[in-house]
Amino acid sequence: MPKIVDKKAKADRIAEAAIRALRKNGYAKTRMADIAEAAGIGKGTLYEYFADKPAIVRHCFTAYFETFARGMNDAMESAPCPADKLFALLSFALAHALEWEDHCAVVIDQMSCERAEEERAFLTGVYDGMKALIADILSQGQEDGSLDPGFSPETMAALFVSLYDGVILQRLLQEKPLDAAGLSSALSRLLRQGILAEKQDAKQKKGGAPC
Amino acid sequence: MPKIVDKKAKADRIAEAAIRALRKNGYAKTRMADIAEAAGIGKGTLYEYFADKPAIVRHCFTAYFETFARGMNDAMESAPCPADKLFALLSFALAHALEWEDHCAVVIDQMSCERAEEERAFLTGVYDGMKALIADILSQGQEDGSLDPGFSPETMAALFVSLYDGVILQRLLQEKPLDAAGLSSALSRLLRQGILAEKQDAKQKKGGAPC
Amino acid sequence: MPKIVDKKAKADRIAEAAIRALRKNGYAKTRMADIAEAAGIGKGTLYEYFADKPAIVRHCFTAYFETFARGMNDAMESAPCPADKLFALLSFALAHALEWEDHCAVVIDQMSCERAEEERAFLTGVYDGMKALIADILSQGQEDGSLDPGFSPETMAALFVSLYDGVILQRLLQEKPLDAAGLSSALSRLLRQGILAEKQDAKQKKGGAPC
Amino acid sequence: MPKIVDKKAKADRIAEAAIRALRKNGYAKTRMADIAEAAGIGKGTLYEYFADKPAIVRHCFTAYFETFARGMNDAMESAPCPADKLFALLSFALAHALEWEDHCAVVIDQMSCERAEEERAFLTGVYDGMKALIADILSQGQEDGSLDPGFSPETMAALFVSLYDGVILQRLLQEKPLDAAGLSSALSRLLRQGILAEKQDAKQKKGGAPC
DNA sequence: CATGAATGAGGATTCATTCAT
DNA sequence: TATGAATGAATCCTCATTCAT
Repeated sequence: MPKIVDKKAKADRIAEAAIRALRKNGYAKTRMADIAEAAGIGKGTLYEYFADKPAIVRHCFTAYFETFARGMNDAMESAPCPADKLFALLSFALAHALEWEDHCAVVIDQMSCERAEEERAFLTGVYDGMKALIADILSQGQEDGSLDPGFSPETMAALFVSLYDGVILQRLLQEKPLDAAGLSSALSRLLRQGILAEKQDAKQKKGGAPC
Repeated sequence: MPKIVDKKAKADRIAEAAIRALRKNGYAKTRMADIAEAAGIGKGTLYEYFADKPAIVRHCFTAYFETFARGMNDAMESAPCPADKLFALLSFALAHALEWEDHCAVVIDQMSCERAEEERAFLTGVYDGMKALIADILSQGQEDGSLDPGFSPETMAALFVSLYDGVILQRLLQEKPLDAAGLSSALSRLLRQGILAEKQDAKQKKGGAPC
Repeated sequence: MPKIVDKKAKADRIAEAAIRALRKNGYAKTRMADIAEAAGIGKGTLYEYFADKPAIVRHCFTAYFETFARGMNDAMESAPCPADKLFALLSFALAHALEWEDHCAVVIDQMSCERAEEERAFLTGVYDGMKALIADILSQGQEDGSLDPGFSPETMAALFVSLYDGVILQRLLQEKPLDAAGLSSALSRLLRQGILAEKQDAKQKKGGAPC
Repeated sequence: MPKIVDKKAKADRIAEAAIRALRKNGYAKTRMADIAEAAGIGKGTLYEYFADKPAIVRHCFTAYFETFARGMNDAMESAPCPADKLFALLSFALAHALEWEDHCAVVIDQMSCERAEEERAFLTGVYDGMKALIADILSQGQEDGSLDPGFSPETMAALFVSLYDGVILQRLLQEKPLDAAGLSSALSRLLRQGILAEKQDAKQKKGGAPC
């Protein structure tokens, strides 16, 4: 008999509006009232859906991270050989970060303003997972001979993850958008000519495709 | 005159203490009172040396940026050929970021909490300068044949700057320190085997040094 | 007509649940939502039966006071002589307060939280009535010689009423229940040996009953 | 060099004003802003001296309890025999409660509004101490023959403590002040003729003074 | 009748900044 | 010059109450 509302859907809609407001004015400078107004609801209603400001960002981050995890999985399965897997992963990560740049910006913003150790720990876990995943792929590539055996997989993985983070931070600090495709192809070039064991003359012979 | 020197020195000492406090608890969670206490002075005295909270960070950032600019200059002059210039620049930037990680962390923190457009603009300018400088070097390298002509200097420069930022951000998010030397050499390898026009056979002959 | 009976019955059931919730967490800390939940109904439905929070307590208090008034009447009629009337009244009042301790606790609670002058006035009236009633009985006892003429009936009545209140407050402040029977007999002893004119030798002969 | 303020004295002054405001409008209805205004200071200044509303009441209660404890001690030492000790204690307690009625009212008020278990526990402890003290005196009186051996010291003690509480509560509920001296002497009469073992004829022989 | 989603008035609390000493 | 006591603007969050369904 009472008004029936799809709470999940409405929470999503509110979070969407919140992200816009938070991104525009910054996490600290955006008041709960601003978010409510941006979502077109009353201040009190906001608290029907989210316990507090961090909860809103957490909600957004979940959506962000779900697509990220799914995309990473897809990228992993898309290619049979380590090198292509790596390209696929990095390309996807870069594109995803730029596609979800508002979410990224807000999450980093929040991380600075609140000192939520739980969130930080979760994020650190995600990063560690990424590093481990990439290091693993690099190791495999070194073992099957497709990647140069002369570098430390862990350090190189850290380098890639840092690069991913850096792209996000650059986007956050500067107002002008980054060219995802350009960055991705530049990175690709760096990788293909850098970490592959097979060199130009080899490639010319085999045809260039690593698989 | 000696008074002024004293003032400057005391401001430096206060800023030093401030950085420690700000880094430990975050920009937003650190009160002016905390900073004053960390510096061993009264709350009111703080305002004798700094107009407000942002001013403290600005003071710190100035010191940080001065050493950065000087180091970049030195790096530029240290090597005659573009490729070595690039290596020197990136190595220095990376090492500098990790050495001044507290300052970096605090500046990023503040950027999120305040929405100081002036600061942001200055920082953006610094980044643009860095990008332009690197792109210029890359172009020179492409022209003199020492670098692979197949990439866009601007995009590749953006990639390097992002990487620099990412290292800082990683350091900020995670509590464990990064291995500057390791990262630097990994990057170096990536560069040497990736963006240099000279290939495996050349290296084997010459021994790897581009100049 | 049956509807109205139903409404009354449901209001009683809700009020019963409300008392439990209010007693458990305190008037101020218990939200209307809590009461609705405790009663197993919707928040809106609560307002179909009670205008607001105080109304719920008022409803409970009415039930409480009705049994109190009825019991006091019964006690008054149960004994022919003033002294026995007094014993009967005080015993009943004490037992009633402890039996309805939840209601007492909630009413006092509410009195502190709301500043409802109307309620306070009503309660003051009840107390004044009690005092007058008791003072009257005491006077009668003094006149017919069964009570010691040496005390002021009004002051002694005030003492008894205070005692009644005190038992309630003690019960409210402490979590452990009070021994109603024990208190009552202690009080009885105090009265019989204290305010009765008849002394030890008389008691030894007659056996202690004043009538 | 800075303004020097006797923090303790100022806290006392603020608490004094707070008690007045809290007593007048009730704990729940009195806003921190009201208290600040009553004390003639800014809202923020209030927080320089007290962490929150309960802390203010706690401060007041401490002052109240200190004089209470001291007075109880004095009363204990004032009389050599148990019966007189008891009279002295009860008289003092009654008079003290009425003298500090504002503090009492506010403390009870707060107890209802906040559910501070710590405070409640402390108060319960005080009451238990009072009961034990009185029960002990009663026992001594029973042993040395000056008090009627026919009652339970513990229950009678509980009765007295309840009476004490009741006087406070009556004062709280009603606006008109109670007659402390009258109540005290009524109680005294109740006690002297009630719980003393020696009766009228005995008293006439010995001279009436229990010691 | 019953419901619970929506609301905003209201109050506690924080903290950068001022300024009298 | 150094200080810390004083301040109030600013913001979070709660919850009684309304009302559309």
